Amino acid sequence: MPLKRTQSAGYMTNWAARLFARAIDQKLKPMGMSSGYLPVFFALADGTARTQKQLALGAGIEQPTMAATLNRMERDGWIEREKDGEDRRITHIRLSAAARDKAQDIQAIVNQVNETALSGLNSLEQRVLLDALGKVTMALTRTEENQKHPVPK
Amino acid sequence: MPLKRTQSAGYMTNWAARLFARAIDQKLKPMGMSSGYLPVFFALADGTARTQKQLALGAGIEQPTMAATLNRMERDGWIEREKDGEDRRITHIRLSAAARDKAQDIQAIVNQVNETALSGLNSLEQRVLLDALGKVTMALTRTEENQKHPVPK
DNA sequence: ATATATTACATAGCAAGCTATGCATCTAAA
DNA sequence: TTTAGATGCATAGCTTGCTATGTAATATAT
Repeated sequence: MPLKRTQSAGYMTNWAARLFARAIDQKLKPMGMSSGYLPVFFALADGTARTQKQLALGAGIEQPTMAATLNRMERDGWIEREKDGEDRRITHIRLSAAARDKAQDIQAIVNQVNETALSGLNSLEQRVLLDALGKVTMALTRTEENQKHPVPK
Repeated sequence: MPLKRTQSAGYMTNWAARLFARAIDQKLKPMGMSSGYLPVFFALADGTARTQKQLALGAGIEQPTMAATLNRMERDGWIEREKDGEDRRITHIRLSAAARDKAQDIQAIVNQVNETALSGLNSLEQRVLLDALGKVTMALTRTEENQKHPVPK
């Protein structure tokens, strides 16, 4: 018998993710930021440079998606790219000075949306939610790896 | 101080949602289905027709997104559209016979991915996760409504 | 009865995700 | 040392989401 959609973890996760993105994008838009930039922004926020590959891996997205995101971030003045002197395949990516200046504001907006989203949950429920999402991503990541390398080396 | 990304509900929800979509799309693709079609498919699975507006509302997506999804579903033979005789603005949408025939298979695939995703959680954690996601969507939907109608009528 | 609203859907244009594939460049093997 | 493989990034083309806006049809108000 069919699952009611609010009882499907996949559907509810997708729905919540879209609402998160809508809420965050709405608040970040006035400053030229957007939800897709956030993983890159936070990965670079400590001032160090990363390669495109490292950023994609850290954000859990595919390399071509990261390439497109970095193009938009460069266009919007959030990042700078610099070719490696040794290995000319590699490009180092770092936040622009202007971007570093806005770190506080961005963090505040993100925190505020997260707090709003979690406002109906007590602290136990919040912990279980984060823990459960961690376990879900682990389970799905594992099956994904099995698809890609059917016979692990 | 900055949140570690695995401690951010927004980031984890987005990540889990992408993994869900990847897993489901991979299994549905061989039969010409995809994750974006599922809310429409299940809404129409009982055989009754719905309007585009009803489908968008039920799926929690915007009307132009639903219009595009329905175009692809029609192209792929999953749905049929029929103009209303009384009100010529309205189009009724129903599943094709071929689509109804595949309902069992699709439901099985969706169930399997959900089970895999939740395999690391005990039944209490599963209940709390679904309940928490429901509360998160409620909280974010409420703030969204406030944005759109600042002064409720 | 006609002007005004509202409603249902369509279209345009963009973001952010994906897979598949191509192209240099570097590394390792013959 | 040349060839073959691996690596890092780019490009093409698609899906699924969004906002903003347009258009035709119906409903409402004067």
